[in-house]
Amino acid sequence: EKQPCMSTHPQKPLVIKTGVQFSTKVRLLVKLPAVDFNLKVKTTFDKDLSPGIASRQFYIVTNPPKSMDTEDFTNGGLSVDFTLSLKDKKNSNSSKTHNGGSLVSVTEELHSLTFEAHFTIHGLNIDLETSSLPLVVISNVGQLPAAWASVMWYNLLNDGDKNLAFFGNPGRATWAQLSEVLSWQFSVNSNRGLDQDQLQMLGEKLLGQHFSNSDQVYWSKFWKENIPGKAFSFWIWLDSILELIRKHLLPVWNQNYIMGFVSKETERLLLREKESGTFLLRFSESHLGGITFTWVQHGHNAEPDINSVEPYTKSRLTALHFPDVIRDYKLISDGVVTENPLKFLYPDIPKDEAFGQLYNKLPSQANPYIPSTLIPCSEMRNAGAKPPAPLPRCDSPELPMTPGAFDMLNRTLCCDMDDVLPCY
Amino acid sequence: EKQPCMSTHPQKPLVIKTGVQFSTKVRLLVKLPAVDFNLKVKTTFDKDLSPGIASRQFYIVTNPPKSMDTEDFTNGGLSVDFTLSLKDKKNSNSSKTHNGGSLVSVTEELHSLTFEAHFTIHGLNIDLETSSLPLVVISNVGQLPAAWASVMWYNLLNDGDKNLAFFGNPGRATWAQLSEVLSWQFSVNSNRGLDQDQLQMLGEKLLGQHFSNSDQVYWSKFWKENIPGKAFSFWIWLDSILELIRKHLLPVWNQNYIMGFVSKETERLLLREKESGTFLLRFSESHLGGITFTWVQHGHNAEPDINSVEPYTKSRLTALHFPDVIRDYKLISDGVVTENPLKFLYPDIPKDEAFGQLYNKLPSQANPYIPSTLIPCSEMRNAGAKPPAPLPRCDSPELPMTPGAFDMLNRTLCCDMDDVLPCY
DNA sequence: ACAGTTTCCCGTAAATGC
DNA sequence: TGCATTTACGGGAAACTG
Repeated sequence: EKQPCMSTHPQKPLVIKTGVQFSTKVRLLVKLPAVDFNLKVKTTFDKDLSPGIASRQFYIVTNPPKSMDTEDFTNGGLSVDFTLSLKDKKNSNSSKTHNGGSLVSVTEELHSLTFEAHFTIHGLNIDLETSSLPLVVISNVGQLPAAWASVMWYNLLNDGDKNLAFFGNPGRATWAQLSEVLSWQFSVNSNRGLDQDQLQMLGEKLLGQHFSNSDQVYWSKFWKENIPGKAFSFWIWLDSILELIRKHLLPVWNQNYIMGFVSKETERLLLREKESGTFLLRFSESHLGGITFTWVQHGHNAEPDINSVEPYTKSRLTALHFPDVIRDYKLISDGVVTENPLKFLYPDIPKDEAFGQLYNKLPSQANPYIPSTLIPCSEMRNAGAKPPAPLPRCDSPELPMTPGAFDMLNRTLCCDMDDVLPCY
Repeated sequence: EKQPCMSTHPQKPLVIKTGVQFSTKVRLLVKLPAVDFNLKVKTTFDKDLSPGIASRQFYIVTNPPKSMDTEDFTNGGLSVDFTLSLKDKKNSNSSKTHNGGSLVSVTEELHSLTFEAHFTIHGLNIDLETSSLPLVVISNVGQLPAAWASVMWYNLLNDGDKNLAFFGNPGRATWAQLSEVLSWQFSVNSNRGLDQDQLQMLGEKLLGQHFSNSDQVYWSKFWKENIPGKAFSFWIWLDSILELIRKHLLPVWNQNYIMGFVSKETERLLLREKESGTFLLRFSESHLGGITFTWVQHGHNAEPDINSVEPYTKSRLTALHFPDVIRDYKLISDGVVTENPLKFLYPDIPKDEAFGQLYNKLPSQANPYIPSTLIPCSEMRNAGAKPPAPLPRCDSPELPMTPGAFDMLNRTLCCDMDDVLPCY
């Protein structure tokens, strides 16, 4: 049975893709006298949207034409389930050019879904109306990260009144607020949020070396502007990492084996004092959705060699299980293959002890073929001291905002009708 | 501009996937007096289909509601272009159980598209009607190979009258006929058909060791029944190879570097007399869409070592360019990596001479990362004489059936209306 | 229960619109 | 012309349905 969820994408509610079904539930919170009248609930998209706010218009397709008066007493209350999808009204008379010449992109355009019910009881005409939190409508999954950024940002900065024109003036968030949301995003996608060291690195990325919790982050810096020297914005980068974790690194991340967010400077300071072969895993800052490992090798020089491998992205991780990459990685110099330079996961966990359970069994079938593996290899060309804090544990990251607006993301959309219905 | 093509899939015409657009063109072959009357052409799906032949019913969706009387004089004649798609009529009253309890699968169900035109000229009422070759309707690309098998088989064995019930009794094809179609399929998907040695191996696979050109192949053997000991039928196997060539091996195949279809026995006879390091490429008979290389190594024993690598399938070839696999392949024994055992492409072409131009440049960017490659590796466990006919050239394989029914596959659907329209 | 068939929908590529 | 947005549809998987 389908989980009611105000979204076409489970991980990112309140984002709706046209042509993709989503389901939602309206619940009447007061107990009504046990009358089996038919409560008809009508859904309207962008019911009272003031003109000029949205450049696009949509209509609702009730895909399986499930009657709108299906009643469901399962939870004790009276509720209606809807499975809907949206389709865009082509060439609507709308004011495409009105909204400031696309200073606001479609993923910043907020919409809403309204539920209405009318009935008569004891000769009294009752009109109920409620509507969803602001929604973002997209036409392709490629817009999902941007849309989700909007949903997060809106809910971070809005508590009470609905303000569909919010992104005309999207305000700022303090780092204290934003960092909680970021950590929460990791908890939602995995079983592990972000620890203080990881958040520190992210904060420096957004706000510079020295920042405080009360420093403010602009929406443009969070989502719109590219990171200096890069072709993507902060959130697009971070979201690509969330996706990489979700699809390819879940066990490794959940085990806390990925330091992940650590600057190259800190990385060097951490590794240089460690034994040769000590390595750590971090996400690439230059490639979208990439993970790399960096290891230290002490030679004859005073300064140890510290090298990082070209980041692994989803295309390679689709062909190769990441723990196996760590197990099998080899170096070639002058045509000679040396052994795996990765020995200890930082700070000092023997590689196989950490990753042993995560390796894939080698499929050594007894077939007429010689099994073949892809071995990740690098051809070698040639070749600071914050206390090496052991990876802080972060077993149960606090979920910020738990009872607040974001809570509804995992719950059913539940519309309080109390304030509309006179209680009796 | 869209290429008119009676299919939703360019390589496989006459197969239509529901919900996917296809285009078609009807052309009036006689010259009409230069009158600009509106020739309205109506399309009907399965117009006069006798009941019980098809278990499913479809209707036509004229997706961009392009008027049906668009006239086009570009080719000198009068023609109409259609862009249509099909949708299935849900729960039609049809006789789902009538057709022999699914002895006939949906990909064996033949349909047709009918074009009608009515007009009056010189007080004469003229009715024109023509229809397409039999069509197969599918709902998912996964059904495409099966559907295409039906289209090929139908057109191989039917010339004149339309027989939509054909697969109630699908007849047999001689090997002479079938082998031409198979070779032609390779020509269509690449620039190279099959040579006699390759066809010989395929014939043995279908008909056993000793067969002649006049031996007959049953439809069930060609498509329905699994190859003994395998989980797929002959055509499904061959089609998976066509797809592998099209997506991952096109230049290699076109250069005639893939022997491809050769039995393991013949392979051994060919290689055992060759220098150590001689290898050949052939398609896997046990895995769908797999290619392997087999090489010979002469040791101290009288009998040389002949080994094949575990086949490469699309999942690996997506991550790794196949010529690079040949360039980089390594063996490991006892932890020591030996050099590439592949030296000469059979019969005696030095590997780099054959594949040199096909290698990918290694992306040695000057970035802070150490570039990493995936190296295909095998861990070694331990370790006949048909004249080694050099690979016969097959530069311009004959396209069988060129002017026949199959020709229309690449052309526009062109309906002769001559026999309906009285000439004057 | 299960196999054949269809639906669903992500993700890439191409088309379209502005 | 280039960028933003939408459409198209292959492909894997889930859902459906007899």
